[in-house]
Amino acid sequence: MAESTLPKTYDFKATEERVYAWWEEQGFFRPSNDPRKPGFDEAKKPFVISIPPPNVTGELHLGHAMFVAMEDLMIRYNRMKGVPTLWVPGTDHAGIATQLKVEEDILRTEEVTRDELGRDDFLKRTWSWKDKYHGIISKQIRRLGASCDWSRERFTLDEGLSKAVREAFVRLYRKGLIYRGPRLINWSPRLRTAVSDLEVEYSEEEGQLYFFKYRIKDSSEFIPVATTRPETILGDTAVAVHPKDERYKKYIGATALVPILDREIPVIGDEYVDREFGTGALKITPGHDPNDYQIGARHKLPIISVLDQAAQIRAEGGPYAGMDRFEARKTLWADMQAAGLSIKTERYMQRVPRSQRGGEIVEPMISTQWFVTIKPLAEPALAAVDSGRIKIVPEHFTKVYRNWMENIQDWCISRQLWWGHRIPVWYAPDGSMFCAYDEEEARAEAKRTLGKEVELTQDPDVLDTWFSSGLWPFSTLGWPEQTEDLKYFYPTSVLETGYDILFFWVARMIMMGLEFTGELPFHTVYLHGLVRDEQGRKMSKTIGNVIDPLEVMDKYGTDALRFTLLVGSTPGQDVNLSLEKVAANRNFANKLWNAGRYVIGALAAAPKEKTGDLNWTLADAWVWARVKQLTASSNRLFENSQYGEAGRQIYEFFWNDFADWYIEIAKLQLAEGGDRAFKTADLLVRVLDLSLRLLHPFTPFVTEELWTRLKEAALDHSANINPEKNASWPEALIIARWPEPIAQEGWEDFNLRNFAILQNLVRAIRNLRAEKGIKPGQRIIAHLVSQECYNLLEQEKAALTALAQLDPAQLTISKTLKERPENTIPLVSGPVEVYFPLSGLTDPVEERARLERELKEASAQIQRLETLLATDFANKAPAAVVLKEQTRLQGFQSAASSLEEQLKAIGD
RNA sequence: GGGCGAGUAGCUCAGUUGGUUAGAGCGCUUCCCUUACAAGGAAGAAGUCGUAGGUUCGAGUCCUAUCUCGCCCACCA
Repeated sequence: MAESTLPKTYDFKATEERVYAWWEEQGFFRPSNDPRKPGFDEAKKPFVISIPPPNVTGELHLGHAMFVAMEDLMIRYNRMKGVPTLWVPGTDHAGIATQLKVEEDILRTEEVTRDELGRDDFLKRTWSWKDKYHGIISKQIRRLGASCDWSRERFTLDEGLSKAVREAFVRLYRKGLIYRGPRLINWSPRLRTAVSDLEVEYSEEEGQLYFFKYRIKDSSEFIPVATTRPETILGDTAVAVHPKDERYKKYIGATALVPILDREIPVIGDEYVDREFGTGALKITPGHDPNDYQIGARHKLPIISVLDQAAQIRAEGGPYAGMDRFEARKTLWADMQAAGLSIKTERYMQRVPRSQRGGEIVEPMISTQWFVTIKPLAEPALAAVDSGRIKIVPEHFTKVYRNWMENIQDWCISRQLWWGHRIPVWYAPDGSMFCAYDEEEARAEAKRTLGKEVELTQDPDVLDTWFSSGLWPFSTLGWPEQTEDLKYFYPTSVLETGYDILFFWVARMIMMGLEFTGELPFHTVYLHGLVRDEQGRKMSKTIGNVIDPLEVMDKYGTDALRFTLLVGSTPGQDVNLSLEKVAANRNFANKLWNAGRYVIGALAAAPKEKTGDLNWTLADAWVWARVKQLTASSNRLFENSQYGEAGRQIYEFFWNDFADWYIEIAKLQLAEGGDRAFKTADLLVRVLDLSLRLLHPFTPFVTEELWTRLKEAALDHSANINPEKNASWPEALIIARWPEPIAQEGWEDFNLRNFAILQNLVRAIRNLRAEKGIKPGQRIIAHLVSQECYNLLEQEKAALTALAQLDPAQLTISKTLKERPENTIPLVSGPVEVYFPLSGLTDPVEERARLERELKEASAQIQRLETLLATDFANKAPAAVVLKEQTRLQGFQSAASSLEEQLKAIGD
């Protein structure tokens, strides 16, 4: 064997950067069929993914690693199949998140607020922040091996996408699907902006339930009422009771007095009130509670806003004006206690609405905002999934999607932020508004409508980030322009992302895609699970269990991280990432490396040409049958989006079959020299090559590196390495390039079965050696007896002696046992009996026990199988399944009878 | 309140048209630095697949009920 110059340990650090640069340099990430290039063929159907654009707020986390691994796998798989493939990269401006970060940053470093800085300056700072973090994140995405076409990279606030956003807004507006008006919305006092329902998260927190008296005017009577937010009492405009409530119905129509303020409000009857809960009477604050808002609307109650944008009490709150909401709560309650209006407080678990971004408690407030009328968009989007035109993987998310779509509410799209797409609406001094693509157009329209030139001011608000995200699959391809890219690459193929943004993003893309392009933006939605820590907890800075993917890659390599994420998960199911698993997969990469190293060395040492044609050995045929089986099942699994299972099977084949068995036998075959060595080297190369191809979508770096080296090694050799530049997927390759040299029907099964017999025999002998404490290097004498497998054993003598460490000089193989040798240890492995003349090691008592144990096991199996075969199983199960069981039964029967004989022979 | 998912070896998890004796990694026991790999090799121990029924020749896999945990949606003051 030639000395290999490659290091014993795979150096992923040295490989990754170089290989990625090489890919980019070669243009591997560009679509093979590109409308921008000569020779474009529009008939070829492409495979397209739009990246879920990472926010420009921060750095890489495992969620990014997950989607890059998944999408890169899909992209590479399709690219290898020869499909023109495009993966569009890009980043998201992430309105609230980014603005918050920048605000914090300037406050910390320059001690100025955004208001002090002013809108223009603030935006300047934000753009430079964006430039910095965009650079970081896109470098990190590359580090993960993402094979996206960087020449087509987009940003949600770039010129083209901003144009798309304006176009979308104007179209919806003109269609009457966008309206503006005062509504009860979720208000984030710290960010001082509206947020959508989806951006509110509820947390279980212990609070107090305050019981107090609602006095009836001109009476000493009162209605007891409970609330969790006493400060909202200041905005009450009614007290509601159930119309059939015997306790309170007499008060309906009466006038109640708001505590402390003594404002007069009506007592009303409404079925919404739950008689069982609290006191059975409800205070109504239409200005600060969604349910009260609806009740208020039913009863035409006035709406009082008691909180301002910073959640401080407004003038309507009388003596409490100017107080913070929580301060007002305390003060008001104390005053009520003093006035004898309080009854009691109880500890109470409630769900507190908090802002997804800022984390502070959001307040329902009346505010003038922009909304999208969503029903007309949601209906076709729901139908698309229901009819199966869009397939969601895993399927059960279809129900989740439907559930949400059926109950969808109008979407509040305006945000009182600076960082984002400004709403394309201008106001005239008289208040009339003009929605247009730009100011010029708005001015013209204003002139037409108002009959004169007027000064216009643009709406100060920006759009919800998700509004632009909803356009992503087509805006990134040039929409609203009918670009070549849009025509060819749209609709995209698969949308891959985490299930946590199914509503935020996926649903909106489907709605907007249908609305604006008339087509579904993709045909498949693949939802991956969330990456959690080892114990299944969400990663969070406060728990301190955040795993940094960069550190993981530094320590174990990108391939190991990717393989762990891909193989450790199943669609839609959260994956608990443990570093131990990553380490195990780093070991796998190293295993690949060393197997590759061995094969390359073997190739170098083997003859360069063959002199004639040789038959395949059992091991050759077996490994080839296995690799074919593996290719077929990988194909099937890839087509069904079961990538994890495919990865597992490839891993097992490579390690347990190829490395542990075939390479070991190949060593013997190579040692024979001549054509046998030529052929073995050839097959080693082929199987390694195919394995690398199957693994490439999972672990692109190590496979690319090995493949390159393998090609180099094969240059002066007539072995069959594919000389094409790009690695293609094995499915077609096996058939086209490497036709099978074995012509007989059923050769795969035949060889798989025979090899299994050989493996079992070797294992049984090794087991016996271990039990008897025979030294690993010590060759032992064995007599093999088998009627059925005589030829097989004879033929595989060499492999057998080497693998089981038998003494070749004293090995005998016979069809029948003429005379049982003295002082032997017998062993039965399926159809083969083995006798070891190891008199020094025989202990008749021990032997008897062992044989009896084996016989007992065999008898149990015979019993089980006989029973099974006596049932309807024999008639109803498929013939192949029945045959299998019958064969097994025969095996156990022959084993049992020879065990019995041996027991007899051993005597007492 | 509605919906969804999970419960398989000590731990973390695979297991998709129902079909051998249910698998992997880590951990554990014994042996081995054998010329691809000690990030390795060989042998081994370890599970009544949450529980109870049902369908079927056959159920971890399908159906029903039930328990436990988790998530999402709706938000009863």
